[in-house]
Formats: sequence, structure tokens, C-alpha cells
Amino acid sequence: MDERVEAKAPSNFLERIIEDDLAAGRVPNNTIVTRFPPEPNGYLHIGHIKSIALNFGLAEKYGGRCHLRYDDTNPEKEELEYIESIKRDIHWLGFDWGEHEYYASDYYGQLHQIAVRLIKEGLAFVDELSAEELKESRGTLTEAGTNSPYRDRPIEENLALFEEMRQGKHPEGSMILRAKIDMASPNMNLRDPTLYRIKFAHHVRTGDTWCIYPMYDFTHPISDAIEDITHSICTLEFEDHRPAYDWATEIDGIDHAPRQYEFARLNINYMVMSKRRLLNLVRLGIVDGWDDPRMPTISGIRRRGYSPESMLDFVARIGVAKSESVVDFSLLEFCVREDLNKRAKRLMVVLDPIKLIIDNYPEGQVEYFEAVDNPEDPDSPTHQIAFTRELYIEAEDFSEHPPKGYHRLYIGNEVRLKYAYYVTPTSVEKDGEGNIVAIHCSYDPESRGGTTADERRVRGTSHWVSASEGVDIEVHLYDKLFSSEYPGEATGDYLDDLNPDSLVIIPNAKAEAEIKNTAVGDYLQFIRNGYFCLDSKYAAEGKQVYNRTVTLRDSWARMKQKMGI
RNA sequence: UGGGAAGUCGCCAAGUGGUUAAGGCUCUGGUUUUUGGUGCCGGCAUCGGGGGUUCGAAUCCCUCCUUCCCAGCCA
Repeated sequence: MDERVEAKAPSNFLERIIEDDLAAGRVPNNTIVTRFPPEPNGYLHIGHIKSIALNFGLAEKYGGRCHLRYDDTNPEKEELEYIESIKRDIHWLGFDWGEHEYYASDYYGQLHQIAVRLIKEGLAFVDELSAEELKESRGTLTEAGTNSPYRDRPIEENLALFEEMRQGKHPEGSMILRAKIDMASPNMNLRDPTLYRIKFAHHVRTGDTWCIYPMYDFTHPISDAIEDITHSICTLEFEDHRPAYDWATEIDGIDHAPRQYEFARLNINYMVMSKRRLLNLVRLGIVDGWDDPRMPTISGIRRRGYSPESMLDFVARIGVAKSESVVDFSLLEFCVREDLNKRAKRLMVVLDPIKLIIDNYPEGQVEYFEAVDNPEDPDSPTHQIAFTRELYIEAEDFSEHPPKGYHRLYIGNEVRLKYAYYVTPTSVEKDGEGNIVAIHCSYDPESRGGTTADERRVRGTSHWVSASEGVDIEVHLYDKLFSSEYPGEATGDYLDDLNPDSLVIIPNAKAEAEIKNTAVGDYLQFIRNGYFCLDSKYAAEGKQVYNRTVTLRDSWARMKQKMGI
């Protein structure tokens, strides 16, 4: 531990525990070892970012190491696709486990030996109760369970049967290996928990080598012990399992005793986080796969245009504690905006175009203005923007009947076209149905660049795109997937709360030509519209689609709402 | 109703007997601004309730209340 660490007070209860352990000399080799242990049965989501940042962060802060361990003990649910996506996601966040990539399945041999030893010591037995009988004999939350009639089977018989289980001589569900602990324990996890069950399933890594698979409560603590994990951090729902964890690490012959600590999992309002629900959204085709930009998966987040830095900042800000909490979605958005504001390249893109014609500007003339890529960066590069007589501006930036406080374009009101000129609307052109098709205006040639010699001020500045020099692009506007704070709260079915407007497709937005120089991975800001990025999935298919990552804060929209406009 | 855990501002979250009870987000005034963005300045809690211990309690004790988790051969 270096001075930097000692100087800083622990920022959460886990850091305090670690510092106390370190100070008391309770940590072997003074090296703390953590692990991130996903089951490869789905894609990682934002909740995992909290766990990843915690485990890798703690190891980093205290000079220890963090293992990546796949908890692959249920072959029916686990797939290679998930193993690979998990690695990709952790790396994207900027963490690396070095050579410490492990699999619980690597320990099947050792686990099996330990199980045999338990049987020999009379601490485990083969049970032939059916699933239903087992359930009945387990008792209830308030009543003790009863011992299985097979509990006192001779050791030799247990040994023989367990070996037969391993050899595949018994069908699935016919028998299990159980620990002998205490059927009367008030803690259900201690009522002779299952250690091994039979599954004739093909395992992603061990193939058909095994047909008996160890359970979580047996595998996890022993895997931790094998890897010399010092602090095994998991979520709150495992608090009840801690006695089982301790039971396993106290088995004879296991000389390393990791400790389990629990923290509250991440919940965010307007989001669903459970794998089951996310898988459902994918299967029902409600979203475009696990990496749909509206999904809370890390791959979705990445495709949406959220930066890894902003995600890490987010989980750092929410803290780590033991009280169940629901973080406000607005904090997530804040973190994304804060990071993107510093690094996004600014571009002018008109999402809802309406034509603006400058009557006193020469027809056919093209003039170029210099636009700053990022005003937050004093050394920012610049690029050129073409200006012509006919432009597109946002329909919202012109009003025939301007509400109080509106200082954008309306007849007679002079405003600035960013980087270009001051213009004053003079008339509107309408079609037969009364819709505005074009706005006519005049410009002041003396305001070139957006300022005038007399220093007169204008209240509004609009972005614009040249009608002839700009390009058409497709834009996808994403919003929250759910419109209620706690999806499903009202009806019990979270699908009832799907936001019908979570995706709005704009097939022909108008963008300045500079957009052709953007690539997947670039962070962009469409001035006054929000942060955007080039969609990676469509780009791979040769199609240019821009995703809205997050909108800009919009105090005018808020004001309009307050005024009831 | 058995066991395990949690309750500090609208949302997170520091705080571990003596502080004006940190900080962030949200909200909200103002200011700056060639993005109604950003930045900057300001506002916003007496700690689930009730007792008690103490010169002094969010912090200790008692009691009550509320919420969450546990009865997979899932993790």
C-alpha cells in the first residue's frame, strides 16, 4: 500500500474492510485478490459495470489483482458467444485480467475430489429423493425440514453411487449429492444443500467429459479458495449464502479462507436489468438484439455512443453501499453529457428541415466559413462549412406566432446563423394546405462571420445546412425503452410500459458535408440537437446511420412546458 | 409468523459520541455565452417513529414501524 492510498480515506465500506485487513496483517502476502465471476449465460449489462469497476478498481487501488472467472457450472445455459462478449465488454471498459482468466469448469477435477473426501468423512451423501419429495422435506421458512431417509446410508454405498453418477449410470433427476449440514437450520441454504446434480448436457468447455455438475454454493467458495481470492464480493441476495460459503471454505484441506462481502446491486429507474427480461425483449423482437442502443447491455451502451469513461464515472458517483437503491436515470445522462461535452466534435445537422431563402444573397454563390470542432478545447481544429442562398434550418426555429420569450426566427426578428450572417425573416411561402414550405429573409452582408461592427446583439443563434452543399443522412433518435419509472409496477407486466417512441427514425436529415469524415467510434455533437455517433452495426452493413446518444439539456423546452405551450 | 439485511434531502451517498449533518444528480434563482448547450455564482435535510443513556447522539441502548432477500437438482 503506498502513501497515496493511506492519505485518502476509504470511500466505501469495502475499502474500509480491506484497509483494516491490510493494516491488521490479515491479507496473505499483503496482496488483495478479487474476482469478477460472471456466468456466461447472457450479455453483461450496466449493473455488471458496477461490479467490474468495484472488483478491478479495488485490486488496482490496493496494488492487488483481479481475476476474470467464468462461473460455468450450468452447461444448459452457457454459450461461447457469451464468453466472448464478456471479454469484449470488460476490455471496452478499460480493464484487463492479464493471465488471470479462469473457469470454474477448470476445477471440476478438484471439486470432484473434494466431494469424494466429504463423502468419506461422512459429510455428504447421495440422495434419491425425487425433486418433489426433496421440496417437501425441506420444510418451510418457519418450519424445520426433515432428514432424507437416505441421509444415513453407509459411506461405501455413497461412494459407489456417486461414482456411478459420475459414470453416467443414473438418469438426470434420479439422484443428487447432498451435504449433511442441518435440516432444521433457519437458513434454508444450510438444509443439506445440493452439491452435485446429474446433467447429460454438452458443456461449452468440458464437452461430454462430465455428466455431474457442481452447484454454485459448492463451486464458488472453493474456486475462490483455489485462486487465493481474499475478498469475494457479490450482491446482497447472497447474504444468506455466506454461511454456506464459510462451510465450504472450512472443509478439511482447504487452507485458504476468502471472505464474502455483499453490496447492493445497481438499479436504475425506467430500466429493466434482469437477464430474463432482457432476453425476452430480444426474443420478442422488441429490440434489435442484445446490442440494441436502447438496451442496458454494455454492447447496447457502446452502440448507443456512451463512452466507457462516462460509464466508469457513473458507477463511481453512485457509490457502493448495502442499502437497496434505485439510481436516477438523470445521473446517467448527466455523466454521458459531461464526458461527451469535452470530447465530441460539433457538426451542424438539421433534423426537421424547413427551407430558408435569403433573397438578397447572390444565387449560385458558395461561401465557406470556419467552424470550430470543439469549443471546449482551446486548441481545437476547425473545418469548413459551405454557405449558400438556400439553406435548411430546424422547423422549430421559426414561428409565425412566437410565444413570449421566443427569440428565434419570426418575421422582422433578426437572428444569427451560426458562423455566418445575421438574417431577418421577411415572409413565408405556403402550399395549398397552408403549410409553410419556405421562409424568405434578408441578410446583412456586414455581419459576416456572425458579428457586426456596431456590436449590436441578437437574441438567437440558429444552426443551418446549405441546401445544395449539404448531404442527407439517416438519424435514429433513441429515448428511454420504458415510459414508467418502475416498468411493470402498474400492471405486473413490464411490457405494458414500453415507450412507443423509444425509437424515431429520421430518413432524411440534412447534414453539413463534413459528416462524411466521421467514423464508427467518433463522438459527435449535432449542435443544439444532442450527442450522436455513427451506428456500428449498420456501418458494418455499409449503411450510414447516426444514433442519438443523448439529447442536450434543454431549458427552453422546460420553459415551454411550464408555460403550457 | 423463522432467518438474513437495510432505513440520513425528490434520487444516490458521506458520517463510526462534540462538524454550521460532506459531496454529486435533480429541482431552482442569477450570470456568461456565435449551441435557450457549456462555464460561473447562489438556494434547497436535523438523520423511519417513540423512549432512554450522556454535559453532548444520525452515531450507544430499548422498543415499535417500513422495505428487501431466502423454501432451484439456477447463479
